[in-house]
Amino acid sequence: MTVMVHPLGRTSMGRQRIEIRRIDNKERRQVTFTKRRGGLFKKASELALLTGASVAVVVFSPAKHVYAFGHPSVDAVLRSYASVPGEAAAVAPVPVHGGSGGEDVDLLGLRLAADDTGAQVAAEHARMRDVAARIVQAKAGRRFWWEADVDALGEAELLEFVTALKKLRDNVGRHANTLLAPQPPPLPLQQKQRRRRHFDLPKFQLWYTHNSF
Amino acid sequence: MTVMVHPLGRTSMGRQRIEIRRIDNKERRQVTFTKRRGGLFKKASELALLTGASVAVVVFSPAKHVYAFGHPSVDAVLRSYASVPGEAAAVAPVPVHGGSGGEDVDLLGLRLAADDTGAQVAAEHARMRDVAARIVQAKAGRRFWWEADVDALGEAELLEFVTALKKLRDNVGRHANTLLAPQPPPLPLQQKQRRRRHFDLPKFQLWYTHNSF
DNA sequence: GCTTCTATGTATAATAA
DNA sequence: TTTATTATACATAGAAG
Repeated sequence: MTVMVHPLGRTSMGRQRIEIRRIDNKERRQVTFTKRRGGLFKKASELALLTGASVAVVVFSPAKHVYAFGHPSVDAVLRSYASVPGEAAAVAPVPVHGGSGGEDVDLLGLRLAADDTGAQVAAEHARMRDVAARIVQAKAGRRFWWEADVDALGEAELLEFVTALKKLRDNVGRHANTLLAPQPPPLPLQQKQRRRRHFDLPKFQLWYTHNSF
Repeated sequence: MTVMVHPLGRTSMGRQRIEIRRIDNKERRQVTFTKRRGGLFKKASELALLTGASVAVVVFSPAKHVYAFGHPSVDAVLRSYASVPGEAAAVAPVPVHGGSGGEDVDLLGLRLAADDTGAQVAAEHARMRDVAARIVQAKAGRRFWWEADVDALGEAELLEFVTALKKLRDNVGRHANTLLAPQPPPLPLQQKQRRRRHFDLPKFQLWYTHNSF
């Protein structure tokens, strides 16, 4: 293992030049990821602010955590992107984990808190779970969910799926705060608010989100 | 207009500190956009290479051109993102311009070259144009196309739309090279290949794309 | 997994092409 | 719209919490 030697009378060798290739050391890789992710989001933010451009950045960490930044919002930019000729676009493949039988419900890949609401919601969940199961079954190995629809779903099921998606979206909108289970690590957003590297979030409706799954 | 004054004997004042807010001057804004977009993509590339993270960056220029970068690919990352709990995901809203009546066909926002193929394709285009018209009509003012489906489309039309989407996607896959009308400006991809700031495209399957629409 | 501290590598503002 | 130059602002490697 290489050890840095300080020039006489110095406490640090300062930034060293590195090759742009995978960092072998796991700890170093993680630290670099954190630092550079922050830098990337800051750059994205500045680009949007300075030039009025729309920007979306999505990053999956080595540990598979998701970090995203967008202006005016991640979804707005990605929706626009999806409509660009030639860009097949990102459509939810909806991976469903094996049922755990715990308190929470996994529907279409969305983790719903069990402490949700009333009987109506519970019923809706059950119905959606059924639809989801069929959808997932139908789209095994396919890239776009509409392939599953056409190939394996009847018209009725298709309609049901679309309805489910809509309800799901509404649900997410209503309960966004409680549903987005921000487990470990602590929300970066909160950290940003009390630190130097903020992205002028409130003023320009920039977004910086984080989720683990 | 402010003018920079060189220190005696100097040819440049070097980089000046600027405030991170919209640049008023149009030319300066454009120049800054170009430079910082390159910088952003480079940072994204380095992050992916150094840490093994998956990264997707989508940028719309002030002139509404699309620039995207992704590792291992933009779509792969966005698909993953779409499946993250809480992320409503990006689904094509499919904006359709006013029909021009020219040689080319606008279907679901995709510009299809008229020199396409045989009668079968032409028929398909006609069918899809019909479907597209109804879809567009149905989704006016809505954010997600499935809202249109549920609210204004019958089951038959819904199925038709899904089928149309599938055919459309296949079409794009087959004729990608001829369909993606790369009008002005010249494809940056080609420029990158003969310039300094490349992103090690071949070796690691990084992608850098550009489209106007 | 994030942060702090140095010292130094890099991105980029201004300008002109 | 993109690039070249120059001098400077900023990002970040390394080491250690």
